[in-house]
Amino acid sequence: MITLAEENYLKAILKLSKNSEDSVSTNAIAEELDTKASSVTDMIKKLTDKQLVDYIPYRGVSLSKSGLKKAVEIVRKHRLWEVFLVTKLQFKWDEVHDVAEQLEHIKSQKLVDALDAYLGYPQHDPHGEPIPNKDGQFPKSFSNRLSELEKGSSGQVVGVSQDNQSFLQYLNSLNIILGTSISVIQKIDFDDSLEITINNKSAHISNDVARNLLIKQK
Amino acid sequence: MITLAEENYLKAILKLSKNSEDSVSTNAIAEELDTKASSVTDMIKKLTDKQLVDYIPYRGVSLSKSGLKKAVEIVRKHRLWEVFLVTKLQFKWDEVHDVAEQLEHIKSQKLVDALDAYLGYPQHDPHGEPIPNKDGQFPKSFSNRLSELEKGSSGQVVGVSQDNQSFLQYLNSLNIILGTSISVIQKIDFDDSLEITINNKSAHISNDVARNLLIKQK
DNA sequence: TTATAAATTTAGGCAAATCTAAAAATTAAA
DNA sequence: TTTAATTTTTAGATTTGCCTAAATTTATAA
Repeated sequence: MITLAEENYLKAILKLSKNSEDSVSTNAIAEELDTKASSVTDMIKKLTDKQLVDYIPYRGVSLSKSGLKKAVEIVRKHRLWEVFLVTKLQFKWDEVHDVAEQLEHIKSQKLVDALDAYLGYPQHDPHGEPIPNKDGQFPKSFSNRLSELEKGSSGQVVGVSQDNQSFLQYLNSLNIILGTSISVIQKIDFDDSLEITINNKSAHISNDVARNLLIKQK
Repeated sequence: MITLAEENYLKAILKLSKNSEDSVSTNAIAEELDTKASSVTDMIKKLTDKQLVDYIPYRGVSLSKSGLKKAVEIVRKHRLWEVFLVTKLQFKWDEVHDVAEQLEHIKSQKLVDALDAYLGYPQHDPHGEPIPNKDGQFPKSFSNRLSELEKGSSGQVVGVSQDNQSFLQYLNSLNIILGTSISVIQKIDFDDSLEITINNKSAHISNDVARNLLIKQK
């Protein structure tokens, strides 16, 4: 049986190792989970015993095949529950994180599958993040970062690549929600900020923000 | 913060103290939670420190006002999730228990309220058990035990007062589900068993079974 | 290349929740 | 009412997941 703490470590390692293969440092995990490096070392040993990670002391950890599978399952559950909360229970997309963080640990294959079907097999969560399917496969991405769009091009917001409260609340204050139409009017070389229109109203946003907005071009 | 283990103890004490006020023995709790009496004593001390129970050594334990509130909240969540699983995700009523047992510990007032609304403020769970409302009030009961019905009377199944797997599966094998019409044909004095009709087909059931079937009379 | 800084691990402890075995209190029975 | 049986509590351990402080290893820089 895999414990709640173990699940959170697996999830953190997955998040930190974008390229799936490469290894993650003890310190990075400690920071991600807001804990101490020594605690991370302890836990990594347990995960190593359970063959959920590969670990070389002083060199970092990476997910094993079974560890990756576990971690992806947790991400799948997290994102499906987020869809449920937003589409069925009318949560705002910046209110779902803490609850989904709890719901992702519910153990029942039947529940996950039934929920997936009930929601209509969604491919993306309310933040635009891809939802892996039953076999752990991620759907192909179809979006670009707003920061990478050319001057003059436009599209619709389909997601964000960062989901902290303050960012999402800032977006709300800009009236940016999923589906909002955005056009790039001007790109400012000096600081890489952007003049854009949001549903035809003009605005000015920093590169920091633009980099985290996922746009599907028309 | 109240822990998962503490929540399970509160729930067990509530279940064992039907008359809400009267105190429950250490041994009874140990049996209910499948643990040892010494562990129960330990935990009861913690709950006493948190003022969730009233406790006199060697004399038993009862829920305090705040403990009762907490316990009822957990029951409310458990039963609402059961309704969700059956009405939205098509679970059978004998498949919901283990999952609801996990879901009842999710902490979010907003989630419970939204779920309640989404389900249409149900008054009873799929086993016919009453669901306390937001204020902890239980709806009035409207059912009788089948074992208490007169010869010749009839009604519909609205619940069970026991929800273990084998009992529910036995009911399924008798084609008894929620809403099934049952009439009492004959009461056998010798062993208190009953001759009944189930949707107009005759059958013979023991008093053990009849006592745990809740019927709403026509 | 060697000294210093940074990252990581080890050692020793702590709190929560459990256990077994022994002691104490209560209840039941002769 | 005194003894025996039962229930409950206490004492002492164990496991999990975390901590601090010290030791060790690796990386960096003069």
